[in-house]
Amino acid sequence: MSATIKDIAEAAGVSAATVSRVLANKEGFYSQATATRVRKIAVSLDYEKNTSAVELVTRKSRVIGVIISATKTNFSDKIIEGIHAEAIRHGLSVIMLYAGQNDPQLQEQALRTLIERAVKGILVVAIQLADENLALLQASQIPYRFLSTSYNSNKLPSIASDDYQIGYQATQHLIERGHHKIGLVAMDTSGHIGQQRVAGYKAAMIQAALSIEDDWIKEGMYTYEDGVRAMQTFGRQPEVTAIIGASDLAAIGVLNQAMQYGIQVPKQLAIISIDGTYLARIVRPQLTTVTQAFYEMGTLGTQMLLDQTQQTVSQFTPIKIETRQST
Amino acid sequence: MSATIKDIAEAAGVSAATVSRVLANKEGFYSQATATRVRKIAVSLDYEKNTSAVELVTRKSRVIGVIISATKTNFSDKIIEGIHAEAIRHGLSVIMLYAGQNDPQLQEQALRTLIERAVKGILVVAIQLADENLALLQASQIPYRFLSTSYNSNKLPSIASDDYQIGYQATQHLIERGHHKIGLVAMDTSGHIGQQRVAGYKAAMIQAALSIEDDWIKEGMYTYEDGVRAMQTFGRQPEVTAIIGASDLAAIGVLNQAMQYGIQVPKQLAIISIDGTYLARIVRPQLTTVTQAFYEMGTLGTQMLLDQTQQTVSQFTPIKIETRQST
DNA sequence: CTGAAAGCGCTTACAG
DNA sequence: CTGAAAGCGCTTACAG
Repeated sequence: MSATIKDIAEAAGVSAATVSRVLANKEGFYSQATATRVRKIAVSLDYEKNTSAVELVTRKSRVIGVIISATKTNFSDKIIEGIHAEAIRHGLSVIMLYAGQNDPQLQEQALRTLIERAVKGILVVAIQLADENLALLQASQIPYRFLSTSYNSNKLPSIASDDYQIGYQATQHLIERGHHKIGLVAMDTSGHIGQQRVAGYKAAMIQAALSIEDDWIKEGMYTYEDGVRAMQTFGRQPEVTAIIGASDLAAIGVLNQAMQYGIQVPKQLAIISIDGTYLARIVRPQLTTVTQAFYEMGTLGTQMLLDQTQQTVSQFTPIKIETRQST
Repeated sequence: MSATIKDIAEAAGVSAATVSRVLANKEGFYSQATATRVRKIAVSLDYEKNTSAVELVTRKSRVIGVIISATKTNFSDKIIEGIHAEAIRHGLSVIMLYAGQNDPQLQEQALRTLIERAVKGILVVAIQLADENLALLQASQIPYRFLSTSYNSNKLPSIASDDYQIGYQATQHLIERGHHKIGLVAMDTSGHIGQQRVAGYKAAMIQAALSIEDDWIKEGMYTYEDGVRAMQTFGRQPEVTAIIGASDLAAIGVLNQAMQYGIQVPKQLAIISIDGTYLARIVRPQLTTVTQAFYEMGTLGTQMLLDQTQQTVSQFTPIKIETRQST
């Protein structure tokens, strides 16, 4: 249908090889005159390079693959933005596939698609891979990296926040403001992230010689509803005077339910949330947050994926406390 | 590096053609025995099909391309979710490219990447293409469709809401609640969407024999900040008693600034917003919205892209008013 | 049921 | 500076 290199060659009276070289801007292989002629004809023929053919013959692709969770956390947007920005800088395309948070079969399907495509690298965003899929990924020889997911073992290359520090600093912030009874809400403690944050929380409490009640910690999956439910469990007369929300949305759930109960924030209940997306700024009172550097996770992750020498190194992106109206 | 069809053929003692047929599940071309043997060897060799080669020879790809705005509106998430869901149903991959809202060069780059890849179809989400890029897209012969963008001419295939109706119904809702002075905030009237909504707004006002002041309409680009600024212009003693926000975020901007002024919502000022994403439900008071069917835009758009007979038809997805606490 | 052969559109040593 | 030729990994009429 569309024009090929051969059509151009014919029209220009040169070989396909020369056309290929001109179009790929290989230096020193042709005269200025040929180049101009070839380029002009290419344009006039509406020529578009066939990427499949190029990838087949060069055996490498200009694509990086991203696997993200279908039940998207609202922070993944920023990570993806970062990935795209960095990809564009390198002239790469991004192919994105959704996979369920805990659906090994969907994960496998997504992985295979990327492997068949022989992508340049694979970024796994906020998803914990099933063991067999991790093995599949590793067997593929394709460079990969986890973003915003850390594993128990540090052997897997990742870019994420230091979740222990997140838990610790959030708690510390509250303790400094005089709170002794601090709740922790909507964290999934079956995963490494949740465990680390709880560990950080406990460390800060113990260091301040504060005791911890088991039911100050309400588990969840980081959702808005988990926040609401947790606050309902605390009730109208919560024992705690401050709460750490596992995500901005969870914290907003806590906030709304607290307001529903007529509890004043921050006067009667302080709230700090983890993530620091724009949501924290559009609610009232605005939420104090432990802000993560999501955009940087995306850019840095992409860079390190492309850098052969860095392939196995894991790294933390910085976090910071942003004090607003809720503490 | 990795195993090819030839390696399998050799190991199985059959031809590459047979392997190809088995692996593609072509019926009636081989004995059950051969098939099982070939499949087993394929697995043991960690065989992964080379998509480039397949696409090159079959001259069609299993990929659909999506171009979205880099300055993402928060509703595009839902559209993209819909696209992915439908793509997975059809065994297709999705390649996503960001392009600036008004950067013709980035648009062209994104388009060319997709065209070179000979994708099966192109979905343009919430972006207005520059004329020359539209021409490029059309010349490519690749099926395409605009999502959540309607053009002046109805000649371009799109899936979107009826923006005239959005403007009309939002206004109508307010009028029914006794409002006579109604503001319209953060709409970009340089685009078709904004123009249609304003037209719907005016029609409803005129039909109710209400007059319209020019400065009840505050332009903007649908952002949170536009909402805040608009409310600042209305001031502490706004002439209007109700405001239509061009997006959920814009409406939240209005809401927050109004609360800042000590204006009570909805008692002193009613607010209705357009979009109806989850944001409307997590703020207090919850926002009444004209809710758009974004997820359906994604699924329907993808379906129609794949359906040859429907390629030129444009369609509206339904809208509905969801009454909450702000009106 | 199976295979030999041609070909998809491109790149790149190799030889001039 | 330029071209002929081989080859990337697969699919698919065609002939048996």
